[in-house]
Amino acid sequence: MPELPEVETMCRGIRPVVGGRIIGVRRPRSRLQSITYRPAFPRLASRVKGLRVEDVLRIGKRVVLALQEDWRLVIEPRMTGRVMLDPSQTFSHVRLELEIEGPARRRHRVVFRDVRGLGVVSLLSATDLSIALGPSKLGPDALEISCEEFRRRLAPRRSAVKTALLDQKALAGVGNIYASESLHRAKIHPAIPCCRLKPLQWKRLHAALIAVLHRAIELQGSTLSDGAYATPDNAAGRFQREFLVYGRAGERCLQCNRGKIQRIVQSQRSTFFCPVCQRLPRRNG
DNA sequence: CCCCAGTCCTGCGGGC
DNA sequence: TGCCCGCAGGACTGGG
Repeated sequence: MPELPEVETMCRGIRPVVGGRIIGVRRPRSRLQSITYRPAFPRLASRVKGLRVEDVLRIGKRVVLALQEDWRLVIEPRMTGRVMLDPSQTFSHVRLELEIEGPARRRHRVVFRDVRGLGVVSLLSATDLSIALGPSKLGPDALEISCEEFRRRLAPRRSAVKTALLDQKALAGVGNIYASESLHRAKIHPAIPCCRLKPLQWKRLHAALIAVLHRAIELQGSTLSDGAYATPDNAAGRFQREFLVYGRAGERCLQCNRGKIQRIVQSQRSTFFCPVCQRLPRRNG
């Protein structure tokens, strides 16, 4: 669920630790089965201890701490993970805590919380990271990709355009919410095969996707009813207020005021769209 | 290579 | 009131 805008917001939230040094690594006691750590937690913890945090980066939907000596600590929130700084309250399901000492002895605590435990924390060398998340594994960032590249990567495919948008190898950062929302804004039916879309539609989709992502970052992401995601201030994100289709099945379309929002399942995931705004063209029409 | 179904995991809400 | 089941969908794996 954390997609590009939510992960970007998390990264910005923990940026104050840049320049600090990791002085403690903990995995709070939990009766729950833990998440995946690579390497296993004790080794990961002893390796990062003492290292300085040189940068905080977002790679697709992952938070990356660039550490001294070319180490990269990669946190994948997947469905319900959240990376946050100095939580004022205590949270359940905390999977990792980094104690970081900054300049002037200022201390910070970076916490990775993950209710469902689908998240992964891995420690890699910069070289291994560039292989693990290299061009053959991960496409260009959705905020950076040009319209030409976007079309070149997606247009030859036979799969439904909604499904293709979720393929991180084609394009990094888009998940279920922003795929539905951007298709609606571009007035493209989610089930149309990529190879049937016209150049003008690719242009509209590219523009809609980038506009939606920028707006969602501006509003610090989307908080759903599960409340798993929150902003660095522990408030709800605000982009869900601007959802036009996601989670609105059965409601009247806010765009055309005529269509009734439909929910369909594509590749085992919910897709929402307006059948009036997003028409399915007739075959051989 | 492309595409899809199955898998992991927990909390929540609907049905009975 | 309480139990059970299905659903939510990130990324990965394996098979056609």
